Amino acid sequence: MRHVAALAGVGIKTVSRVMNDEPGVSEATRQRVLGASQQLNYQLDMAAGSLRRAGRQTLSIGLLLPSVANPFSSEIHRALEDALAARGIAVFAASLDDDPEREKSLVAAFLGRRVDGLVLTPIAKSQAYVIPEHSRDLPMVFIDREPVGIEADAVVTDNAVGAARAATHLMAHGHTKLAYLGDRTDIQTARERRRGFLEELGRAGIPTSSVPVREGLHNEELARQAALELMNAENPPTAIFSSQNLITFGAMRALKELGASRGTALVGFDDFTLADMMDPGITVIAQHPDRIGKLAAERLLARIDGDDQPAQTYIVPSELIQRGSGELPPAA
Amino acid sequence: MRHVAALAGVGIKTVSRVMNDEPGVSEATRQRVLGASQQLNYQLDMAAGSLRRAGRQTLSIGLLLPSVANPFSSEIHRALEDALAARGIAVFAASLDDDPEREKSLVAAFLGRRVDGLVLTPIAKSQAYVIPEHSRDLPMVFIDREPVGIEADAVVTDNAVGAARAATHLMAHGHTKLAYLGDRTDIQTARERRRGFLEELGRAGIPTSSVPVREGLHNEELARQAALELMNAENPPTAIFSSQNLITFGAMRALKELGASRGTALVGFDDFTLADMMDPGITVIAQHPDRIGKLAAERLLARIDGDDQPAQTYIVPSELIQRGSGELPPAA
DNA sequence: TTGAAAGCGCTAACAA
DNA sequence: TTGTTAGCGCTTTCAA
Repeated sequence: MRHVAALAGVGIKTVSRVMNDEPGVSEATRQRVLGASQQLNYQLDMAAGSLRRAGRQTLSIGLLLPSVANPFSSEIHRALEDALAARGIAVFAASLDDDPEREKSLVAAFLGRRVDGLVLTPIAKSQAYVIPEHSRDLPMVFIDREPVGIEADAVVTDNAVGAARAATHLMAHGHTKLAYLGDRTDIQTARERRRGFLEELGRAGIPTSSVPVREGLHNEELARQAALELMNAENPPTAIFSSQNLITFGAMRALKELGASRGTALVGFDDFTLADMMDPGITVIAQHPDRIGKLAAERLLARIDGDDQPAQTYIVPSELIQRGSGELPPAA
Repeated sequence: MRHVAALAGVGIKTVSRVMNDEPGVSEATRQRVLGASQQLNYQLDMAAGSLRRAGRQTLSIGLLLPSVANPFSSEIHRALEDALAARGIAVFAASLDDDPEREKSLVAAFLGRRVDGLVLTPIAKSQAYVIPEHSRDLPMVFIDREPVGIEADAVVTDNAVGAARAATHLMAHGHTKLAYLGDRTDIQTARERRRGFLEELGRAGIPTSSVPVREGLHNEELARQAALELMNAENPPTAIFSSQNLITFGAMRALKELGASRGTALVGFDDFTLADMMDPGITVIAQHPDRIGKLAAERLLARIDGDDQPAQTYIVPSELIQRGSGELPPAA
């Protein structure tokens, strides 16, 4: 900036004014400064600026996802980016891999970079460790899961309601022997989906204890095996509800191997690419990652702008998409 | 930092030493400083530090992708992140949406944040606009496509070779009537794939002019329609090569609608989830986004560390994965 | 309309 | 082993 000022023959503050589009600079001076800055290929240093600037904003935020490569996460990421780009806010993204330690160290890394806000998927048992920052007014929005040990905004899918919708749907198609395939029970969303599913069956008069529940299915292969065992047992279910994509994939594989794809109903939680191209098409409870991302961005911006209403959890409704697999009747 | 120093009863530089794990501090002092910093919940301000520090590194880089939500892109992103995390480097990610203006403004946004390097998928016709930064030694690695108008490192798939492999494979299965479905021709990779495919057919004695080539298929629906027209024409092809995922999906749909999924061979460029679950499984030329990301990170780190060998293009080989659709014989 | 001086939080250089 | 001073690139404040 000194160089530009020297070249343009003005004071450093005038360059600052021009670069920041502040008023009070004559057009002639402005042009001279602009010319000099182009000639020197000069660009404002945002970090140096925010050091002194009132409010001290860096126009960057931190985003913590299970994995940036996870389709659900990356759609949230994209929607967030779009909503924040309008304000010139850049996004640091990082992957957690279900590692609570990583959650903490990544938060620390972002704090060290003085992000204006944080959007995070909580993994650790408690998020109490960020209370100091939160009290210091660092805007923070949790996504996908509600935080534990801290009162902060969260944007989540209606997990229990969506799972209940799956139960209702399957029962409406005549099923009374349903099974549940779920993820690790230390994951909040997994617990919610199980609860919603089983409670709905209970309300309809199906004794919950009679429902096969297989959990801890953290990958496709585990899910496939669980589904195979389920179907090979005596009195197998006529309908399966799988609580997330990898589990749905595992169940699909198992049914295909058994030649039971058209004989056993299947509803999966979370939508996926090509679900309609399967045979039969896979009925799902679709989440809306785009809406989650957009809403999270809106809440974050509101907080950044000083909104100080009490923390709140925002629920994004899921949606049943019928594609065939969930409408199969019980085998004769 | 002043506050911590005051609370610990030491000089500010001593706090700096402790926070940066510099030697020359007695254990007792260290503990006192650590205690004070914890009590005040103090965290180093990286930006302020790099302002003064020799080398001026911010430990952050900028990543420009077609879209963070694109599976191919997001796998590259993930691999990059993993490779850079070891050095404590955070990643700014942003989506381009095929918009050349956005490419330029995002690069500017990252430069303003003084990133230590840039990894970018070139969209604009020329990347000459970054020559000033590149000459100033800003590390830069292009991915997926080679840049135009600037000599810089690039990491790309062997597009032409992979496409040729698809041609060879289909011909080995008896096909002589092949068709090409491709993306917009202003995309370098699309041109390369077409070239590789057609040249290989030519080498095998199939007159290139006789090969139906449909291009500009920028989404699934366009691809579907093109495939339908192709198959409904007189003397339809017995094998189709589709140059990217959305086009493959469109072709799959068209064949399914026509009941021709098992009657027409199909090879797609780029792998995708559930390809093996289709009926038949979809044979693909798989790219390796994880390797591209890892290699790009390695090159970037090398440049950051001062490597000044001439710019080079690194090629990550693709791989044919047979799943059924590409091994179908020509219909009788 | 313009610019000089102070200072943001930190580290380099040097001194004690 | 510790602290002091200057200054990184910028914005704020205030004066001209």
